[in-house]
Order: sequence, then C-alpha cells, then structure tokens
Amino acid sequence: MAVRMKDIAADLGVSLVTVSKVLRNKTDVGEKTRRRVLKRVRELKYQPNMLARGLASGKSYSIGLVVPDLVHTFFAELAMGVSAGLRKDSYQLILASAEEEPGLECQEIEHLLARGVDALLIASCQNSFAGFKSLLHAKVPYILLDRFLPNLKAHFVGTDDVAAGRIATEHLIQLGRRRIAHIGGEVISTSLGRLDGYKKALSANKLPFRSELVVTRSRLEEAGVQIGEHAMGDLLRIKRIPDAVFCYNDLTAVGAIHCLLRNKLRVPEDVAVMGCGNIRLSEYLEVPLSTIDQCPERQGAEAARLALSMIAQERRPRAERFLVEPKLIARESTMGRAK
Amino acid sequence: MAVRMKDIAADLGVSLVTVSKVLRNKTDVGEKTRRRVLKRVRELKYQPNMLARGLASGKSYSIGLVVPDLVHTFFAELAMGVSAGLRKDSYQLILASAEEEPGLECQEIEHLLARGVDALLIASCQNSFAGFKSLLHAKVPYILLDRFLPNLKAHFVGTDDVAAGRIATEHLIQLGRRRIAHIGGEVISTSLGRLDGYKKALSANKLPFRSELVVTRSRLEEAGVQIGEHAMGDLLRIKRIPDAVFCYNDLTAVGAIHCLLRNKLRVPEDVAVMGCGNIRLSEYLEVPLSTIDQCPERQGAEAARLALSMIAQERRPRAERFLVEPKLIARESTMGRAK
DNA sequence: ATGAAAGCGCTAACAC
DNA sequence: GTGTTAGCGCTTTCAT
Repeated sequence: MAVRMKDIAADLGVSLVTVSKVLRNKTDVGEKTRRRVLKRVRELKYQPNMLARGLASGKSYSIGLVVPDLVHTFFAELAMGVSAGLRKDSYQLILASAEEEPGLECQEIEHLLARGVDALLIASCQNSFAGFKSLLHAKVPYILLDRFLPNLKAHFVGTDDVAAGRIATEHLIQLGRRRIAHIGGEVISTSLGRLDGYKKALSANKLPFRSELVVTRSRLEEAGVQIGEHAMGDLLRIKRIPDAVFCYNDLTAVGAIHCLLRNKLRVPEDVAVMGCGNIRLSEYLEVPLSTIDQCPERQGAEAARLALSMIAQERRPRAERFLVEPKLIARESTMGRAK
Repeated sequence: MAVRMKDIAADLGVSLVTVSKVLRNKTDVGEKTRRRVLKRVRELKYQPNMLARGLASGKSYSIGLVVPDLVHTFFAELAMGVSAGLRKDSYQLILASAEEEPGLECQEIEHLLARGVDALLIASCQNSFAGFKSLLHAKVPYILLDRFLPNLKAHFVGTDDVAAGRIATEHLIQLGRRRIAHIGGEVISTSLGRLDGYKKALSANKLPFRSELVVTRSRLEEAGVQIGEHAMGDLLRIKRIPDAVFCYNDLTAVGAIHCLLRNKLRVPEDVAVMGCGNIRLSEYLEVPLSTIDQCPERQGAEAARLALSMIAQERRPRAERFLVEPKLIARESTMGRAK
C-alpha cells in the first residue's frame, strides 16, 4: 500500500497532525520540525491521498469539464488550455463528453458533482437551463464555456461571437463584395451571435439584409462539412448567386468551398468564403481558408483561472463575462493567390 | 449540503447499511425494503459521494488517461473512445496531458495515482520505462496506448504500425512507384514500426532500400507540417528525386505536399504521397490525402474495455496486446483525379 | 508549537 | 434480512 501520513509521523516521532500541517503550509509548526517532515516526505515520495483529503476537507482539488464533443478540435484545444491552466495549482481535470446529447450532459454533470469537483466548466449542448437546476441547488461554482444560455445568469468565457460575425462580414465588404450570404448553425448562442454580427455589419455598411441569402441547416441531419456542401448548393440555386459567403464555422466553410469548386466556380474570384474558428490545417485546405481565430487554448486557460479564483474566494462574485476578441485571419479563400 | 445515505436511512427508518446494500445491488435485502429505498433514492436524486465510497472501498470508479498532447486529433479521438467506453460502466475519465514532457508525464501519473484511479491508460512520451517504476510499485493496472516501450512488458493497445507501414508502401509499389522515399518521426515505437513496415514492403517486392531516401527530423525542432516541408525539401535536393513518399503521419504528409507543389511538382503524377492517421479534413486538403486509418476511437474504446476487465478480475492476466488493423484510404495524392 | 479527539460519507466485516 | 462496529486517510477544532 502507499505511504500514509501516519507512517511519516511514526518515523519521525511526531503526530500525524503536525505532518498534515506541514503539508498544507500551515504556519504554526516549528522550522526544524517542518524541515524534518519535508525531508521524509521527499524520501518516501509521499503523495497525499486525494480521496481522503477531499472527503475530510470538502474540496477535491479537481474541476470538471463537460464538452459537447471532444472531436471538434475547438473543444480539444479548450481542454488543453484548461488542463494547462489548472496544472500550476495542481488541480486536476475530470473530463466528460456529452456526445451532443442534453440528457447525457445532465447525467455527466451529476456524476462530476458526485465526485466532488470544486468547480464545473460547461460547454453545454442544451438550449435551456432546465438541466442546470441541480447545479444551482449544489453550491458548486460553475462557468459556461463557448455557448451561453439565454436565461441563465452565469459566468461565461467564450468568443465575442457578434464581433466575430461582424469582423468576418466587414472583411468581405471591404473586399468589395455586396451580395454576402450566410450559412448558419444550430440555435445556440454562438451561431446566433455570429448571425447577429453579420446583420450588424450589413446594416452598418448600408447593405440590405436579404433573407434568401441566409441558410441554416440543423446539425441533426448531417455532419459539419456536409452541412456546408448542401447549404451552399441551396445558395447556388437562387437566381442571383452571392459573391461571398460567411460560414458560421470552418467545417461548414470547407463544405461550401468544396461545393463551389465542384460547380466550376472559383474561390474567391466568383465567391469569396469566410469560415470561423481557424481550425488546424485550415491553411492547407484545397483553398486556404480565411477565418476568425477564437484562441480556444486561451479561453480554456482563462476559464481555469476564473474557476480557481472562484474557488479561492469562497464568495461568488456576480456573473462575470470574459470574451476573447476574435482575430481575422485572411487567406486565399477571400484574398486570392496574390500575396 | 447534498443528501447522504444517512438521510435516506433516517427517512425510511432503516439502517444506513441497508441503504448501502441496496445501492450496491447486494442480494441480502428484502424485496420490499429494496423498493422503498430505491423509491426514496429517486425522489431525492441521491448520488453517492464518490470520494467517500472510494476511500472506504479502495476503488474510485475512475481511470486516468495520460496523453502526450490533446491537440493531436489522434489523442482527442482516443480520449473520446475511452470516455465512451467507460460510460456504460459509469466509470469516469481523469485526463492529463503531458505536453510532450517526460518529467510532466511522471508527475501526472503520480497525481492520478494519488487520486486513486483504478487503472491507468498511458500514451507515453518517454522512451524508457524509468518513469514507470512508481507505477510498478503501486498495484494499479495500466495499459500502454499507441506507443509501447521496448523494455516494458505491459498491456498494449495500438496500431499495428509495421502493417501500417507495409500497407502504405505496398500501395505505392502497386501503383508502379519504384523510388519510394520515407519521412520518419521521432524515436518511438510508432515511427520505428512504420519504418520497419516500409523496409519490409520494399524487400518483399525486391526493391532496394536506399538510405538516402529516408529522412527523419526530430520533433524538437519544429511542428508537424514544417517537418514535412523541410524533409521533403531535403529529398528534392538529391540527384534523382523519389517518385513517391510515405510520411509517418498526416501532418508531415501535408507539409510534404505543400513543398512539392511549391516546387512545381505534381502530386501524384511526379511524386505520390501517402500519409498515416487519416486525420479529420485529410479529404479536403489541397490534394486529398491517401493515408492509413488507425481508428483511434476504436482503440480508445478497446483500451477502456481492457482496463475495465483488468479491474474486474483482480488477477492481472499476462501482457495482452490489442492491435488495430490499419486500413488503407486511397485518395488523390496517390490515385490522381481519375475517379 | 504540538497533539488528542472527532468526524467527513461511505464500505466491509461480522453479528443478530 | 437487517444492523452493529470499525475503519479508509485525511482535516478540523480545540486543548495544551
């Protein structure tokens, strides 16, 4: 069995409590004793049993992260950022994937609470806050990531999606495009925000909003790239096709480009395409993709930081919102080959 | 505070132990009592405190996963598979990323052990088993993922890398290529295995192995795609350039293709390129990439299954090896546009 | 500055 | 079938 505090105490002829105090940096321990304890701790490579510590103290030194789907690199990178942000405080990350199912998400949240996580980071796949009631009941601090829920006043770390939509659309406008279409996503805050930014950019530049240029397809039907292909197909069927498309994410943009090329249209000469997310490899696609960087790792790190601070200062500060400024990455799909 | 077994017991006028037994499906409880308990449990949405259960029982119902880097989609998908594989047994996943640093990896392993994980899955970034001594000491079952360590006899779940290398190379040979180069990776089992497969395929087809056609660059210098670009650059500098390249992973292949195109060479007409890994979007790259699928999710699920079985049957069966058969995915980078 | 006692919420013997 | 008694390895409070 692993070495316990009791063993160290016995070895040194001090009490278990003293050892415990040293390990938790309490000040009411003699310098000499402290040194002896630390020495022995190192010798035996003692590691405190976190289950016991958690049970006794009510803090588990772990935080839970619930993502809709780890395969979207956005969430993988987010998880990396969280993990890195926690490490320096030697907190650990318990990861749960909800597989895009609200029911599973609730269940995973319950499980994480049962594990005694000190805080919860949730990139929710729900669109109401019904599933969070049990959370509010428990006193565990939690932070929403990436997607916020309209009626839930909570801490949030994510992208400024309205800005993302605006920047993307304005980029297209500045390139002289006038019939700018939008391929949108599910009914979640990210998609809605980006759509909103798209509209704002149009009106700020006195361009009309044309509903026939906005296509949304539910994710339930098909996966990312296919959505883009089909949505773009729809857009090509209207009498005057758009001269630019802003897609709510990169996968969709990839699909859109694929569809355009298959229809012998040139990107960006005939139709310029913007994505959002700056996913890995977006630079090496059939047409290098212009997109918006969301800095997922930074978001993760920020979420970790916020979570740790909420844990530290028992009091819960009122809902805080940390928005990462989206950054334009202009590549060939809008700028063309000329460099 | 959360509801405890004690509360349920008090409500029902039975003892805490009875409640405990019901919750753990012990048979020595009356049918009537069992029903009453379960009813109350549901009413109160009772969730057992896993820290307490873990401390008392010595099992935490969690398993640890250590990956070198979550950003490589391979490991993200692996993690998904593990997470999914654990869920049906309501085990949870504690995730740690070693950031490609052996020192950090050891530390994370210690932390996971301190958390009382019932098993450990490790995709190690070490190349010796020094860091695992503490593991062997603890009695926690562990499984190596993706990369195995030469001198450590342990359970392993991963790709049959030799087969992967062989299949990839044979595909190129069957397409009539004769000067087949290889861009290799670090000194870890995956790269070595693929190189080995490459050599085997050559010799099985009576093609000479030419050391000048094998380039390896250490990861320390640069990231995936750049490695491929530079390595390909090296290959283009030899007197007779190769007519095909098998790259040890997809990122490298992307870089290689990029380099070829920039040098006005056609893929695959002048040089055919094979990757390995079948990463997301490999189908939508500047040249859709021929590659080898490793089914990372399946590997993760398999690892979870194996881990659970090791936990269940206290005894540790002798080192078991589960190799996923790699699958050829032939696309444009070897087959050309003709479909 | 040090330690004895109590208890965190549960499980694991063993009695009844 | 049911309950009693002891812990699991720690932290916490309160004496000393």
